[in-house]
Amino acid sequence: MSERSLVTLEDVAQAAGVSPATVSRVLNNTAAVRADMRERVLAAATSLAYTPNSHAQALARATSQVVGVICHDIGDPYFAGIIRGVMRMASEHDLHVTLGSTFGDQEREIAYVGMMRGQRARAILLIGSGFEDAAWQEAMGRELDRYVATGGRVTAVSRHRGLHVDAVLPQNRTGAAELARAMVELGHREFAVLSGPATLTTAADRLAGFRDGLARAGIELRPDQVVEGAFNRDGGYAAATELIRRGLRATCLFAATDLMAVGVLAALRNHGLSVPDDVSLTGFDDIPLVQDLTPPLTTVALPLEEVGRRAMAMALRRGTTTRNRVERVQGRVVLRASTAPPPPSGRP
Amino acid sequence: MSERSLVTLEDVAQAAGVSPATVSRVLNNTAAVRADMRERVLAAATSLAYTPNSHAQALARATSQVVGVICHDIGDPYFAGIIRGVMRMASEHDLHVTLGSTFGDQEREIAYVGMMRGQRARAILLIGSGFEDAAWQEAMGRELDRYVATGGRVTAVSRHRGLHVDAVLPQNRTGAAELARAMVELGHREFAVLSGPATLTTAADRLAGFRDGLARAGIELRPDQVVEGAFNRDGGYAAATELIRRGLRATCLFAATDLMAVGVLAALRNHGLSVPDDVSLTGFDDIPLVQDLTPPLTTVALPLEEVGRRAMAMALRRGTTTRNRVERVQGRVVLRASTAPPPPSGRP
DNA sequence: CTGAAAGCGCTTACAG
DNA sequence: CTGAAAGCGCTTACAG
Repeated sequence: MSERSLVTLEDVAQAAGVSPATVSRVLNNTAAVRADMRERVLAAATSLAYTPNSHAQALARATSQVVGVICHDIGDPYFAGIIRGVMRMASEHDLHVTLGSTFGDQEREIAYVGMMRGQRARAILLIGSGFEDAAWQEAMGRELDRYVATGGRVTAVSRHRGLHVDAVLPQNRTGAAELARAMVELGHREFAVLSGPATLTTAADRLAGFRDGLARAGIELRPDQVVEGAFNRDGGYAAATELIRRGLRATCLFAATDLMAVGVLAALRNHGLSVPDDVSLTGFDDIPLVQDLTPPLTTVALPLEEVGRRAMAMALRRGTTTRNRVERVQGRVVLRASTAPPPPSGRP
Repeated sequence: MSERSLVTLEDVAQAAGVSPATVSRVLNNTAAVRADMRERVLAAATSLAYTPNSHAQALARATSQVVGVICHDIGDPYFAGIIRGVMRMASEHDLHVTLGSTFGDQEREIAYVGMMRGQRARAILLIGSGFEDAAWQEAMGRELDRYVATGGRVTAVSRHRGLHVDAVLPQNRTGAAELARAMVELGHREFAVLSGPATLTTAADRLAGFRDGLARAGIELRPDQVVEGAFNRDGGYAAATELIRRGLRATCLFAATDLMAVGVLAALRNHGLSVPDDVSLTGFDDIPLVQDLTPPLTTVALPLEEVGRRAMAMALRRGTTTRNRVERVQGRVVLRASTAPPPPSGRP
């Protein structure tokens, strides 16, 4: 069988004895067609197993079914969870999702937008926080503006400073503040934070929120009790190790993401520290499985799938004004066994 | 700014004062072009921020950059891990990955293939086991044959009975057999299996392999000590609960996937059983985080990212013969603290 | 080395 | 209701 044996609209038309225009109308239900022709077209299309060439359709219609989804790392349960929601929504709307995973490379993120512009994606979803980097914001902003100028829609999940796009915003700051308050209510007074890269807005927001919450109780976070690490398990492990090296002067630790918290837990254990007996530990996100850790992790639960669904829904719904739309998604503090009142000694 | 203000090849040609053909040649490096024209074209393309319409290219070239990737559930760390590898490879080769997540719906899997055929995807990756279902195999086989007949390449990860496609095959059967042997060596004689849906080849293979391994030691698996559950955490929980209800006559449990094992662990704990003191527990896959459970999980480690990379590589490399190619990927038994010699009593 | 022209597979005014 | 024709934005023989 030859490689170019694709069945075309033309083939269906010939088989059915009608014009290509008629086939198109029947298949797209775009105009009334006499019943018998309709039948013949449908029969021919079925028997030839005809599938329209979506590229030809995109070209002729000047609009495609493609939606671009860009995330930092598809292997991270946080992104996988959100994209799960995106996929649910996409399949309900018969959209073609093109996936981009940047692996933290800012350049690649911009390149993906260009690629999706080339695909004439009807919408682009930016999943995951932006970078606090002026040059990147400049370049990314230009690239997105070009895309938007040609009718594209962009929805971001998490805050992207410097980019004027619609957004679904997990309330990182208030979530972290509430978590801090809950920990203060448990009796803690000395805290340390295992934070993410300062260049990520999500990391910055969570740290700021945690500070807010403590401040309201008159508690300050000492600079040497904040350690940065990569937004993953090993980043948490490394940051916790560094914190211990500096001298752990806290009864409660806040890891900026659950994934980091898992690494922190391992590091604490390897240093002979028990959670929560020696020190309490909290995370953020509530990814699957952290409820199955020992002890189960106290965290701020974000409805990840819901976030994905809403981002996709927002991108599909054209705005009525030119103002950027924003939907806030609250996190919910979930207290589990990884946190407890501080030990009587006050310090491990 | 009007919506149809996309910059076209034609615009670049006019700006540069050359023909569209020349622009195409310069941009694609597809023929020598006089240096000065070349410069002008490049300058014009840059200043207009021109990005070729990939649909028009796909149409004119009769081949696209699209690769379709279909998995059962993008939210499952097993698939997310494999797809992570796929994305790495894809970005190195400038491919556009279209993602499909079936959520276990067989129909939808077939529909995705059709959609990707419509996109003229140059390859389709089927990630995740096939179904032991004659009707599905029939329909899926037809759909894939149509795709292959038009020059498409299909690579499956895991066994797909009834489909003649290239495949990367995690050695589920031998991996499970080796795991069984390792457990026998630890001293276990009484086993139970929390298996996945019998309709999934992966579940069937792992169960069969575990039986193989036991058989070699002259040990049989009693039918009532095999319980099926969904391939996820809650499936493991439910299956373990059922097993306990039936009477746990085993000192070692094998959950068909790590995700199930997490649920099993929770169920055991809720029934006051300790791992590994009362009963040993093993999984399969070695997804991230199971090494951080308490106790860390003994499992059969599969190099997930590597599997994804190889599947993509195989799809890109045209076969020299018409015979289907197969690459086997060995799992490696990783002993962790969730397994130990059986308790002296022999039974919990 | 360069351009005019045909063609990729659709859709959609435009006539009838 | 139906068809012939133009057009979507590229690429690529074909001439020159």
